[in-house]
Amino acid sequence: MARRTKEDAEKTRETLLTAAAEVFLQRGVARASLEEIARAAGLTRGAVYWHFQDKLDLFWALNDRARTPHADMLAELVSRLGEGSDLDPLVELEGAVQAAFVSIENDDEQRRLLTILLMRCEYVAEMELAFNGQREADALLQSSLIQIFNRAATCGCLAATWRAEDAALACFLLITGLVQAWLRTPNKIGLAKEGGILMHAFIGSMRSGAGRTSSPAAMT
Amino acid sequence: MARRTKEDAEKTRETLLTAAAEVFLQRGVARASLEEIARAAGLTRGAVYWHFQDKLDLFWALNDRARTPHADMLAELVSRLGEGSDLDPLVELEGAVQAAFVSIENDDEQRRLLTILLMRCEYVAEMELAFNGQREADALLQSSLIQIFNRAATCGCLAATWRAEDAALACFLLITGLVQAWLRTPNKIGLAKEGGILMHAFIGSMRSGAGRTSSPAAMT
DNA sequence: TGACATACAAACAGAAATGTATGTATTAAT
DNA sequence: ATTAATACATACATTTCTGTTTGTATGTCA
Repeated sequence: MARRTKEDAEKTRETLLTAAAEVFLQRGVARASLEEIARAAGLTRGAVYWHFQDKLDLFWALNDRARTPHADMLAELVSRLGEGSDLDPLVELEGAVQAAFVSIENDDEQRRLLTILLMRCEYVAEMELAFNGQREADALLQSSLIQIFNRAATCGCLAATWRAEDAALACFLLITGLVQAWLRTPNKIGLAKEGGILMHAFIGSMRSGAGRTSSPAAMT
Repeated sequence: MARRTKEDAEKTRETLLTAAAEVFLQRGVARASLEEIARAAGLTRGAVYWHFQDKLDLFWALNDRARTPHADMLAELVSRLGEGSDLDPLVELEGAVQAAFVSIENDDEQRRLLTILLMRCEYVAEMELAFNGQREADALLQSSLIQIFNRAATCGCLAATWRAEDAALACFLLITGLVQAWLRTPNKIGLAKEGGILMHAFIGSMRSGAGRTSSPAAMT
């Protein structure tokens, strides 16, 4: 068999990408061979080299697809809080994080990609570019959080104990830490459930008039 | 040159291990070749194969050396709180974490090893054993934290907002997250300094009578 | 209806790493 | 002073992956 129509070619490209993700996940990026990827896609290395320059090119294509919804949601939240709104920043933050958790938890492809980037990758040489990309994304997320907490501070919502920067960093670490823990233990931790409860407790404890509890979900 | 005395041989074994750590760090575990490691140690592959079975054996030897001081310190803290002591669990916890931070920050070898385990490794196949080892260590750390926060809860130190398990998980995520952030950005984040401040704010906000600040260090 | 470009498959050559086998200079013991 | 084991270095054979080249059947366009 040989030349297919353009749409067919695009399909095989997609097939190769998903196959690559699966092989990367199971074998790690470094030891994954193009032969394995091609066979996992039901093709040969010829197809791989037609659509991609080499393994790195494949990796970049996958890397570009990995998007954590945190960033977008929080950036949007920042702009929503920007106008002279009477929204409670901390309430909105908790909602946005919860929504992001749900979004991540329901996207199997994202989960695979995040797992690859976190635990199936060695960040050296050319890979460092991907690493820097992650750091930039993290920095963006943090700056969004800082803005939100600054807003909360001026609102008087944020307890005096917390500087906005520290609150943002703590919040960032909890969010990313929860995602990591969820990635590592497939079934042990539910991101939206346990993660949501934890974020609720945390954000609640940062509130200026701390001490009250408005339980967000039924807990045993 | 050939056979050395026993102590000499042990020395070359150490040389090989530190060389391996350096090569793993710079090239990643997967693409590091035994030839590179041997040359970095000023030796040949013969020496490597004499002292170690293969690259994995080398990796295990290094993996065994990677010890996060969190675990020991917190376990010791648990036993210290165990007796009918009038120690404030949260104060002691903060001190232990701070001490662990200082300890990690001053140990260059630990930093290299942790970096390798976190960012220069692909956890597949045989490597999954190392991964499981890390998870077990994490579980131990968490159980220590849970005990500490349970103690704090019975003392009345812990705010009612927090369940002990959630507080422990949040604390765990902050600690490990800070270490990770410190590993990723060599100079940006000081573990003992910025990390200490953050942990202080966090633990302070979990205290039952929240709102007061007893600054632990001079901040600008 | 050719003719050319496309979308692959198959074959080939080269590099690199691995494991093993062998060589060898010491050292320690007898 | 031999001898045998030790602590490596060196040489070899094999595998594996990679990049490229060549082949080829099929769309597509004039």
